Amino acid sequence: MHNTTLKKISEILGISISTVSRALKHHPDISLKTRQKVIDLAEALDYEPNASAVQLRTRNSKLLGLMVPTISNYFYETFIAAVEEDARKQGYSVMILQSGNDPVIELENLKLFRQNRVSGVFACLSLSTTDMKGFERMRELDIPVVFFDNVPEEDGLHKICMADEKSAQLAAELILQQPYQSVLALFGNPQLSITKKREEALKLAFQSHPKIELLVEHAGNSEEAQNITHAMLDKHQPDIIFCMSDEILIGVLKTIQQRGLHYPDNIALLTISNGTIPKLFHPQITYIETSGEKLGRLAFSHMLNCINGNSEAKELLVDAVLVKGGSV
Amino acid sequence: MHNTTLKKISEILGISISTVSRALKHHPDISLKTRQKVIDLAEALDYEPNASAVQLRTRNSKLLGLMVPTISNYFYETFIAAVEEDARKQGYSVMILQSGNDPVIELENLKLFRQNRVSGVFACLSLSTTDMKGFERMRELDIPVVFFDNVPEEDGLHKICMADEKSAQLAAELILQQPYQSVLALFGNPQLSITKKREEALKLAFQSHPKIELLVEHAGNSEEAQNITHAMLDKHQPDIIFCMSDEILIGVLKTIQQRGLHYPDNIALLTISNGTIPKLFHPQITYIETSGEKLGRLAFSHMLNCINGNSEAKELLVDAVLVKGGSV
DNA sequence: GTGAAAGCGCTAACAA
DNA sequence: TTGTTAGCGCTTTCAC
Repeated sequence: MHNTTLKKISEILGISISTVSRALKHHPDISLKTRQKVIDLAEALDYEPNASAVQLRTRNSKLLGLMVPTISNYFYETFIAAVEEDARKQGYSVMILQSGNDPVIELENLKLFRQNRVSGVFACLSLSTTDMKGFERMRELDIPVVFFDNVPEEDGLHKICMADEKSAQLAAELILQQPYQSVLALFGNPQLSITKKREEALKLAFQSHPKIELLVEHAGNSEEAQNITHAMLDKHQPDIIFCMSDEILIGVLKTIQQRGLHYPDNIALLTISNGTIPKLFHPQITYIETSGEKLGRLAFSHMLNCINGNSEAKELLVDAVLVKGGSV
Repeated sequence: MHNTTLKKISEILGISISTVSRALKHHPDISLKTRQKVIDLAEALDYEPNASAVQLRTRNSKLLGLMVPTISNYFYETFIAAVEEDARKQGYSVMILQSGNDPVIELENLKLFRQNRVSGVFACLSLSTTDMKGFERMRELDIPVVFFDNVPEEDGLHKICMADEKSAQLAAELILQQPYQSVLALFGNPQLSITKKREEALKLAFQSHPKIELLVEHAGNSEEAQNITHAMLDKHQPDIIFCMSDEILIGVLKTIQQRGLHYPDNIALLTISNGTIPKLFHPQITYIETSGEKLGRLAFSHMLNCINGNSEAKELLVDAVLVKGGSV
């Protein structure tokens, strides 16, 4: 049991609780002598302030909420790692919750954040979120919410995204520079905001090149991507496959390997990715970077601004960068 | 601001705070009428109990600490995901902190756990931890600590590990079944408890087969593994490479691909892994499974026992399973 | 079946 | 420079 409290220290030293409290915070009012006595004794008794008591009294929790569909994901894990690291440096802790893409759990998690009186929330919407009540309640309570990755469509919210349109444009440019005649573009779940943005931008870029065949498909996970790729390769001869994400890429790679195909000779490959998977292969797969880490750092610094009231709601973008490999 | 409190509800209803408190917990003393009135009003006013106040009063935090070197890791992310999921189902939240393999941060993190009065801690030691004071303090405070992955050597602690010895034995068995004459075994940082256990067990298994050449090397990360593999392949002709972990495997795979080698024809491959990386390749790489998820679930259920005082300190093992691929 | 009161550990306004 | 006091929101014992 934690049994060293301000009261105990004050009793031993024969001074008041408030003096002890002040001394421990290096309040200038307190004489050096007293201060030192208090600090020494606190040290000796392993005093450790009760965070709940402090938070109850000050209404300032130094706790941030972070919700993702799942922690176990190439992208989210780097996002979380970055946020946690920056938060720690600023004296914040992070309460990380998974929604499992279940709107009911999402709602419960938001409630948990509220009950813990978090100072702010980072949230990636679950796939099937339609009811935004949980988030609206956050707004009522003046708890800033910074959305990332899969974000709501409404304006007037804090959103941190990668430059989805630009990344798709970059991909299109790279493809159009080459003499490819047929392009297979594989996207993720069409409900996701990132899917919509990337898909629209890619299609737009190809509109002025009607001679090039653009085959667009959607896959909810790696396995689906794998199957769809097989099916498409049975019917078509795309020169290049564009993957919207690592998850898609994984499925595509399996199919390619299963069929004994080699990139870039038999077919070219281009993806949007965190970088982990593309670098596992040789030649390295060319990708447009989505850095969970950069996104996380930006999200955290924006959160800090929100908490300090210095930020109107806006969408911030992490720039898209092409990382050349040997697959195009 | 959260402004609905028990007090407010009690004032509106003209009853006492304690009655409100009881009604909200479905205390049998309270009449159905009163109870319903209270519950309805609480609902209408979006009452959400202040977790800090509850914890301050009850000294029961429903909060668990979890510390890893980094969240962004194939193994830890699955461990964390499993713990978080099970914890949520039992009404616990998890405070996840990264040590970055820095003993100083590790100590600070433990302090943070204490200040937040967590009910228990899951900890994977940082690489260079020598000072166990932070953990001893946990013991003094009766806060159970469940170690996992990289665990201390001392007895009398709660440890959740995979069956490291057995996994190395399984690997050795599989290798010895084949006509391999030379084996390159790559291990991680020799300070890690898992490295020591796996290495010793593997060496032991080969002692009775002195004719087989066993080359043992250590690499601190993927890049080192990549370089070492190059160097070893320059000098030797191993028939098979055994990798202690995904991190090592990644480096080895790069070298193999760079050299245009193919498994299992030119060289065989065997690894201990979570499964993610081995399944990315075709043929799939044969591996002995370390399931972060299984470890996490076991760790959590053991933690629950510890919290309820039903558990003496012991080391629990997750069994090693061979997952056959096409690389041996 | 309900209320009064004490107190968890801390901070901060006000007094001295 | 230090102490007194009130109170954050909640639970729980004891009394009625």
